[in-house]
Amino acid sequence: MQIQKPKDLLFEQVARVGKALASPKRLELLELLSQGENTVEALATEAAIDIKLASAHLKVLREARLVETRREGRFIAYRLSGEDVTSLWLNLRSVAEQHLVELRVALEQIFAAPERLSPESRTGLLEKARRGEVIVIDVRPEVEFRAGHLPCARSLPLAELERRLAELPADKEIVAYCRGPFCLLSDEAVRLLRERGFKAHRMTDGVAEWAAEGLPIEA
Amino acid sequence: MQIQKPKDLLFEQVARVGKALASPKRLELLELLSQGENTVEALATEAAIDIKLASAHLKVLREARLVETRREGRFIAYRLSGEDVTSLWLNLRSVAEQHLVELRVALEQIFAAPERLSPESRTGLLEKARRGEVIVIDVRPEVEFRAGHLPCARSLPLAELERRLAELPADKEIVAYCRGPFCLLSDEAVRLLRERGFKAHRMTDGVAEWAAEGLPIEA
DNA sequence: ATATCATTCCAATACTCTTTAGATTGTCAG
DNA sequence: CTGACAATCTAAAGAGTATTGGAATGATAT
Repeated sequence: MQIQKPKDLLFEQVARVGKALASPKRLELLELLSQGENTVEALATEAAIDIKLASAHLKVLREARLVETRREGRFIAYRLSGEDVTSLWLNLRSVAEQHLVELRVALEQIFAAPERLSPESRTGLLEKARRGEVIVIDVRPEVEFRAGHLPCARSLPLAELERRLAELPADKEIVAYCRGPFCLLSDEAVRLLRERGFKAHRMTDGVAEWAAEGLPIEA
Repeated sequence: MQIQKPKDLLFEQVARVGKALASPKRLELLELLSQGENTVEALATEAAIDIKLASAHLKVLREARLVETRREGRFIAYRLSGEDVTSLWLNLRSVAEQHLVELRVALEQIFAAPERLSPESRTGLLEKARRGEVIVIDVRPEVEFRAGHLPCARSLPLAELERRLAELPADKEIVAYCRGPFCLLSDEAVRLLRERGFKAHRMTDGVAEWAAEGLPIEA
């Protein structure tokens, strides 16, 4: 290999993106952003970190061109800079799940039954929901619901769930979903619902996973 | 978000994989490994780094479970630990190419014409090669050719090209390929062939890119 | 203008990763 | 068993990253 410098340059550039994926906090921000555009403050609150720190991490993501910004009045909204970034995140996560035994163990500890859907049961669920046989609830904050949600799903954020229980039928099966397998909102929701005597289940898929299977999303 | 610790744990685990992708040297090793199994010494030589350093980087990759090892006599052979790792690498690289202007500029500086093939021209090339209208040569080291190569391609490593020029027809079109868009072997080969009066072109796709399009590979 | 609020910039600390050198392990050949 | 060789381990210096607090920017409302 005669020419040396340009080759190193190429890998260095790709490593810029790799470096952006090297911090747990940034990955959490990426997952939140895969739910839709959001402001720094909201992201920092959701990820439970300081705003300054969130800003610093977002800067790294922006310098790797994984996210873009837009000024919205006094706020600055961050969003993923393309579909391919979402699929990179899903791809990275799935490799980690496949290959890191520790991660699989951790996931199983958290979710007794890893109710991940097969392609058939996904469309099956869609059918049942359409016929009203099951109720699909989206327990994420309403902003994220509005940015895109599963067909036939109704928004019922975890924070409001307790005082809006009356909206749910006690006899039908309820399926709760949130941001995806790494998000614990739907897990909390199912626990609460079962305590109150509802027939509730978790679906680990989120909007991004759903869309990645080529299934429709409503906005 | 009530439960805090388990969630952090999940992202931390994924970040282990992200961290493995954060160094240019490791990415270069990943690209080399996507051409097939190889020993530490060979990898170190190809990447032009010290064996100790290569070993250290490979250790990081192994701890992230991106690569696996196998003892082969006195040697230890490393390989990617799955198809999904190859596709993660391609995915990461493609996001970098799409979003980093610097990378696109660097690529264009290196290759006057970025002769990347459309799906049609890929199968078209295959047809032409089958009919003998073009000669497809694989200029990687022969080990990598043996691990898997394009149909109708013949092995003609760059190192041997100069003294085996007689094997090539002067009148037909010659298409050279190597490890992929980041590899400069085929670029060198085309330069050499043109100097000697051959009608040579580079194809930037490598075996991994070819396979990712669902096209056949011979082993 | 002035005050306010969201966000970013700057600087300093603690921490982690990269790289090199030297010692060590494990395998094969004689 | 001994020597040769591939690869790894350990330790230490240098380089880079994460996190925090205080100052600065830029848009908006009074």
